[in-house]
Amino acid sequence: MSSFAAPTVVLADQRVTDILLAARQAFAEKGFDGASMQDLARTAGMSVGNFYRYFPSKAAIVDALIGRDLDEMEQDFATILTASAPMEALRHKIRERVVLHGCAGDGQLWAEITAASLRKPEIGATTARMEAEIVAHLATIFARVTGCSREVAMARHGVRAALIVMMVKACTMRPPEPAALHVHLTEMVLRIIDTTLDEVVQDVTPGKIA
Amino acid sequence: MSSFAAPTVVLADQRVTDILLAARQAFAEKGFDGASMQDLARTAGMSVGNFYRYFPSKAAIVDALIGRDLDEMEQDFATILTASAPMEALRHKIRERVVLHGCAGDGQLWAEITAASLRKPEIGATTARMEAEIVAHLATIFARVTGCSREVAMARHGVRAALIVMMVKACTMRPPEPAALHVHLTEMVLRIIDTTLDEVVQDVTPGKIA
DNA sequence: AACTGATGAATGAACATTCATTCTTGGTGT
DNA sequence: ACACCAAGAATGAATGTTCATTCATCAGTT
Repeated sequence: MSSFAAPTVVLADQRVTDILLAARQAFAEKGFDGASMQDLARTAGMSVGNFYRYFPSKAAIVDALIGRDLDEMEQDFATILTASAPMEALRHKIRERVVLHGCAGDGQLWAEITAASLRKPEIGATTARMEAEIVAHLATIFARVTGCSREVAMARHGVRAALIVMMVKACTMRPPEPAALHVHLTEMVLRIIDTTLDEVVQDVTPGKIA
Repeated sequence: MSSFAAPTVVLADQRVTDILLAARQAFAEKGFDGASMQDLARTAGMSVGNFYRYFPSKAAIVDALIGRDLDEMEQDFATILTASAPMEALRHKIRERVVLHGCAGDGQLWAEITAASLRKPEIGATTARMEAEIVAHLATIFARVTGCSREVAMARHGVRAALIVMMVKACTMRPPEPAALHVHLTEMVLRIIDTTLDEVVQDVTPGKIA
């Protein structure tokens, strides 16, 4: 049926991607409630009317935005899992995320999403599912490394996974700050995460941590 | 001049406190941009017109709200610093904050403030000052405990203070989650904080942990 | 009467959403 | 080559709503 994509569809998808990129920027600048549909349309470089052809409401944009982020993460984890040394790949990816700080208005957007999650149950459910999936992916990696089942890894190290997610998120949402403080704080966080991952690795034989 | 307060002023102050409490709730429910002045007035149980007699704009409410939080923290730190065992008092206060989770819509509010800080430079400046003050207070406690000057304590343990602030904030902003996960995650965070404070007590220089 | 605290309707701006209209494009008949 | 046309893409003015802010007015107290 749809095993191949018509050029139109491909183009439309690229368009949607562009629009989402613009929306990301607009949301980061003005917030979810602060950015009007006219703002979004203008940022995307099109008329209001045309904008509605792509997204029927603001909520739809937010959903799509989170969906894209989720897809990206899925892909990251897929790459990590197929690496020869998954744990090292994971450490590298985390370091990258924490150090690069999202670079663009990524922190802003996550702060918005976090706030919205606590406010709107629908968005909260979406982000909760997202976080659960990330934790599950981490558990899969942990299972691979420790050589036990995913369930056992989850039971034994799930909380560690949640902790890591929490800390990475906290780092991403940090405001711009003096470089010296930022570097040292980042170092400290990474050290804690590394230690936590070490605990996972050493847990290959249950109950005998060194 | 204003060395004593007229009854009117006292009453008005109580009124302001009540209004701020209501505003806190309204903001937590609908967000800074989502809550309208009419919402705020209705939540505070008064007419819109009268509401403007107390706060001339939304920004003024936000300022006052943050100001109150800051005052509360100042008081907390003052209590801690005058305790016989400041470090233990600090540990207790932190544990209280992390475990009780803010209870009311405190997490929501902080998520809103965090998002707003990254968006509006004015709010960002206020929260940055607030965080700097907290770190300074922690450094004062650290100085007391390690017996060195505040400057030295700041230089040696300032980053640790920032880390603790970051983690407490991250905990406060967590969404409602399964009790088991929450308990274990909280435990883990508290253990990290305790370890960090232990390092301070031992006066270890960061990055060179024996 | 004078002052203070409180009201809620009125105002103008901004917002989300709709829709009648115009522009573009690519195909078809001649 | 050209004229014609149908359909998707894009426009922006119009609609009804909500918002922040103001103000003429009212009730209670002194």
